[in-house]
Amino acid sequence: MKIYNTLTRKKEEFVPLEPGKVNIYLCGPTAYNYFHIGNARTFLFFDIVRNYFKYRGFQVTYVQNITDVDDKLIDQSIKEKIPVSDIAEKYINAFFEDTNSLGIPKADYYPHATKYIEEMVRLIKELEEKGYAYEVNGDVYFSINADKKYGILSGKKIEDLKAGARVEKNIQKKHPGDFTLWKRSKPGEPKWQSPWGEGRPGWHTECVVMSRKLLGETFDIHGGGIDLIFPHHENEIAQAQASTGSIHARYWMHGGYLNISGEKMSKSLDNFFLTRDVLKKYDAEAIRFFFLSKHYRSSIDYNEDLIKESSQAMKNLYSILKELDYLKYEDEDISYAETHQKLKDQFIEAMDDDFNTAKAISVLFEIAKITRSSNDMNFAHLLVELGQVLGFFTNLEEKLETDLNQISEELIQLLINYRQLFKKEQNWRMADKIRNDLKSLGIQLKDTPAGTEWEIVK
RNA sequence: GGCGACAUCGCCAAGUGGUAAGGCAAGGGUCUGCAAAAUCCUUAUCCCCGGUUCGAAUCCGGGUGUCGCCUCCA
Repeated sequence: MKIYNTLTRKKEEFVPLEPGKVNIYLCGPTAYNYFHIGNARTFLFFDIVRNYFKYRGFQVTYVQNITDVDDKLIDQSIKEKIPVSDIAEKYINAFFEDTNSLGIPKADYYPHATKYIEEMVRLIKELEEKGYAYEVNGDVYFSINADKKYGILSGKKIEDLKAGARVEKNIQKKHPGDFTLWKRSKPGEPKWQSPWGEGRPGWHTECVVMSRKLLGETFDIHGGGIDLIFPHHENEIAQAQASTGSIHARYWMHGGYLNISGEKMSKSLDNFFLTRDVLKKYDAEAIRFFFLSKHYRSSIDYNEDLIKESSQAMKNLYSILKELDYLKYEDEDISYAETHQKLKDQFIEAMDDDFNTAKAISVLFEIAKITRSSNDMNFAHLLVELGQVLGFFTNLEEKLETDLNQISEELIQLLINYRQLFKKEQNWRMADKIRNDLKSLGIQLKDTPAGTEWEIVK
């Protein structure tokens, strides 16, 4: 199994720290707003990573953190005029609603930053003692010049950072690239006690502390969006490795952007779409298909026409299962012959190659084509088995049955409407025939002052 | 100013040295009272120029275009 590692900038054979086990840490949401569809892409992709490892027989521990204290939450609390803790609660709940709507199963752990303040203070203190951090007026900074390996992930040189166009001016810092570990709190802001006075932690420390606690000092995979490479993950590695001297995460995976009209989605351009709004218009599975049809490291242009096309593609897959009455056969004994196994291997080969979901999907369609021409339930089963690895077909019963139920209701209503027309024309023979025929199917019509109602009388 | 990514059929997209997957759309045939569905068939030499090689979409150099990072960001 090969994974592209941002740290080395190449695909590497994945070797877990412990055979048969894989520990994954994904950077989750900052709970200050509903998350946008670009976030959804990342969350959805890492769900597939977790899923695929499980499919390949690994025992997976999957952690996704939640940042519930930070400048943005404070800003939002002022905007909405409710306490920071209420902002966090509101958007954490929204996060779970939206990931659930996207069909993403729960992670094993969702550590909250505010639950780990003590550990963070301890780490910052340690860094200060080791000479990696310094305090100025109640703020504590990490000194990037003290860290010989700084820049290891993003490939940046400390000298180049100086020349950067957007380097913030902060006369307190020894180097403009030094980043905040502890921030003194202003009146009214959330605060905790520390050796440097009342304040709150900086952004990157939480991930060090929480991953260490839940996954160990060194763990297998750390994931996030490409925009987190610098500064977040760079700074995270810096303090983790300065503290322990050992490797923090062994494989760093970063998902590409979701763009709008070729440009990055961002709040300043006001060109972002909230996941919950997109979900109102399009099926979660269509959105999933749309994302997975391109490799995770490439950027994707948000395009609703393409989501509609994806929806059509999914419908075509479902139509095969419907025609074969898949649910009736689900419990049948399934045996894969050589041709089945060969396609399964193709799928695995694609996924083994740095999660090539686009290619994996093409295997799905190949299986679909053969399923249709052969009516072989083993192929149908294979289609479902592999599709489920990508998070498709997870609600088969609902998907295949509700549609039918809904259509049945519509059909009954249609007949009622025709009977109404016949009644108007005083064509009692046809009107009664419809009523009697429906009754023989177990559907009793009842003409009430409010219109015709029906019930199942079987 | 420094660093980096990408450019493949109408649209989306896989392919990283051996002769262009797949999806959506489109056109044609079969089927059909008509239609739908199904099914079969059809559609690219890979941004441009030069080089390496028996052989390049794939490697190298140059050009053009698009985008990203350089401390808010999944």
